[in-house]
Amino acid sequence: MRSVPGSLISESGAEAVTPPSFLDDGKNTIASQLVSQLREAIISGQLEAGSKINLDRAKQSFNVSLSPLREALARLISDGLVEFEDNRGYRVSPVSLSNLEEITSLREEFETYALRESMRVGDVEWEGNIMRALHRLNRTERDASRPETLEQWEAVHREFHLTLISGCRKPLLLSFCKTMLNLNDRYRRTFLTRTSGDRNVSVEHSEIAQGTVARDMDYACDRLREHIHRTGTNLRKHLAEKGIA
Amino acid sequence: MRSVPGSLISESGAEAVTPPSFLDDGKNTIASQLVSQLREAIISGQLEAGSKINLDRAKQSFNVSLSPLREALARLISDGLVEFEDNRGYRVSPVSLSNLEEITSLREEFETYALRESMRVGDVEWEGNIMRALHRLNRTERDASRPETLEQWEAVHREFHLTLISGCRKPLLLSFCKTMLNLNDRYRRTFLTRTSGDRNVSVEHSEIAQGTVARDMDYACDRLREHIHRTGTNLRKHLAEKGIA
DNA sequence: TTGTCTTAAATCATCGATTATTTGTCAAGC
DNA sequence: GCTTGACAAATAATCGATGATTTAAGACAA
Repeated sequence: MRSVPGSLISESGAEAVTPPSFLDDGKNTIASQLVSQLREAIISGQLEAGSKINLDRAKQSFNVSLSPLREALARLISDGLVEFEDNRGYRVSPVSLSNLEEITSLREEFETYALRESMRVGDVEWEGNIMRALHRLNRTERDASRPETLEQWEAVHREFHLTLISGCRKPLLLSFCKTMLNLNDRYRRTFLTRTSGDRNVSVEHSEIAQGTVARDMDYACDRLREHIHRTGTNLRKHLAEKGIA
Repeated sequence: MRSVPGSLISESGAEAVTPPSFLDDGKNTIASQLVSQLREAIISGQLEAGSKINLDRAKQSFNVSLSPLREALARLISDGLVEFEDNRGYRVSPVSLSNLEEITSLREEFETYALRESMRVGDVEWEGNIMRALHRLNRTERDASRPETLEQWEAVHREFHLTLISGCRKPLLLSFCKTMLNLNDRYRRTFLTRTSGDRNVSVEHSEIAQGTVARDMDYACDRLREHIHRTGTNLRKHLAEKGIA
């Protein structure tokens, strides 16, 4: 096993509980592991938005050679997390107000559409998954003073939103939503280090979940849209504070 | 310059008019050229849907070494044209009825949304681009007996649909639409070798364009949605004929 | 025949070294 | 002082070879 640089890789990530070695998670190759590591490093903000990715340095940081590194970066383009230019190499996708606004808009459109579809064709197992995800989210504390709880919360929060729309039977749509959620989470994890107390987000989540399993399409979609919109507005303020256009 | 295999690469693609050598098209590296070549090979059906991509053979076909080939394939994952599995390599994304149906649905949603946004914020130049694209499309003949005209038509048709929504100022949305259009075109180029005479597609395009520049949102979006839906229905029939589930 | 184990071949993944391109520096000329 | 061009350093891109894994084939026993 390669050694990983402590400064770049968090061992305590939410999904990073050491997997039972008999379970094959399908991440056998260096390139695939790098995809996960780089993705986490970018979303968490460890790799600064807009910064150039120096291949030699990254190679050394991750103790890998060029081939898997380049391949991993190429795959991350699909996630919208890195950009590439011929002979100029890779860079972390920059953040901007307009980018955040687009992400918010698209989340509103895509996720409400996916939610509606899920309510149309989702089965009982899907409903159960939602209730479980909601429960886990409610039981996960978000304490700004302890970073590891923030990471944990991000993970279950992400899982909740994905579970909501996981019944829609549209794999391409789901992958788009996942991408948008990734990009959105980067903004939250980068700019929303402390919890904002003016919202009862937990209630919002419950309303969305309840409306969804009740198959009340308009109610659930409205609540979801509001929820996404509020998050966007909230983040926008924090971007403005840090002077990001 | 590397030699390219005639059997796999079409020199006469619509956008492939030999570029003036002083103009830098940003496709300087082997990897980037491979992306274009492979994309075209897949969309055109030269690389069979679902088939495994043998790296050794591909390497020889394209006269390249492994590194740029792997990198190009990794980038193509974002386009939904290629799938990957650790230690099992790359394969051309398979086609299926459900995949086609999802693509059609998503095109309806995404493109009408993008069209509405474009009508909301698009400028005069955008309007002009639409009229030009429409004109070029109308002037391009689609003769089933001459394959090169089919390719030419595909190119201007694609250009028309992208121009329609190019005014929306949402780059992420545009890239998703591009991806869906790619996937859709693969179905048409693979399964719709002869023109179906029962539709006057040209009129449909004109209606969409006219409604758009008139900023008649509901009319334009309805026409576009119908257009996409009909295309989907049409393709579905052809898939059924060939016994594809 | 069927199933399973072993081994060989094919194929994928990775590495270290080499080549090509870009970027930075500095001096000559205007 | 400013531009231009040559050179050097840094960085990206590619290659050929090696290592790891999967797949295919054959031998053998139930």
